[in-house]
Amino acid sequence: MALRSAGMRATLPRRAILEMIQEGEHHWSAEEVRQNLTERNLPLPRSSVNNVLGSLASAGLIGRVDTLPGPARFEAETAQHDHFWCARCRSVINVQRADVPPVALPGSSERVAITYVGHCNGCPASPPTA
Amino acid sequence: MALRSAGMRATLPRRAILEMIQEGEHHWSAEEVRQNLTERNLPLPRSSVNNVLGSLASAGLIGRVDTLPGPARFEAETAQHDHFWCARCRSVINVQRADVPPVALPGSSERVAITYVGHCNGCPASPPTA
DNA sequence: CCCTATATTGGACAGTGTCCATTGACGGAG
DNA sequence: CTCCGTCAATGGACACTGTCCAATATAGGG
Repeated sequence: MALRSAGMRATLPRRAILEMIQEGEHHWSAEEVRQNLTERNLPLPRSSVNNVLGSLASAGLIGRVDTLPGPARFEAETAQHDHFWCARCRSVINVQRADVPPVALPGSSERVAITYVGHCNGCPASPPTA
Repeated sequence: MALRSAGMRATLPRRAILEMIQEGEHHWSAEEVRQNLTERNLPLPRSSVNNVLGSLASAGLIGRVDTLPGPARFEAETAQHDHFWCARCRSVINVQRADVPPVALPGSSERVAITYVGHCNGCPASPPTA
């Protein structure tokens, strides 16, 4: 079990949330996770969801994305990659990591996040006019 | 006057906030702007500050940064550039735009934001232990 | 100097995240 | 299998950010 290997107790909230996130490629907000759990008959308080998501992310079992507009999102992919954010439907899609040439930085960089903002192919080109 | 050139009424809140932001290279959160204005004897409600900041950013008179952890920040620089974010002191520093090779995207990209996360030179290397 | 379109105001509200004391349960020891 | 210490979940309160709205004020053209 991944949780135990990471030195964490395999509690029900942790197992359920980890499994849910690892099920696909969706980028979950905490609230989405909570709503989905509720539909699966496992209602949890917001504090528990946030707590678990933070623990899983800190342990490296899931990825956290906090370089987008809006609330933090959590995903299955933990390897280095970048994100496309649709300004229309607010969905997040993983994209291949671009090779960034080094630039002068005012400190030590621990990670680099590239965010592409635009409109995804599923969304019309212009904002909703109606 | 920049405001009039942009087709906007030159109201006191707008002039004061625009001047304050253009004074330096700081990346202001809305709350920082409000507090600073209060110290200058121009207290404004939060809604007004947010309103003005949004208008100035939409008009292209200031830059908005919403690809960082935490609240949106506003800056004088409107040309294309990137940001270094210190995870310790949460300060934001502009860095030169890196040349990003094109990658396959799931939609049309309107802008690209690169965020370097680390510790700035002014901060000790490790998090505060005391 | 008026008048009107536009902006500000201030209050309420929703969403997100954090903190804390209390309760509960995981899982090792026996 | 049972017990129990330790760690995690709980749920309530709270702070912060951002948005919305009706009412008021003002910029600036005529």
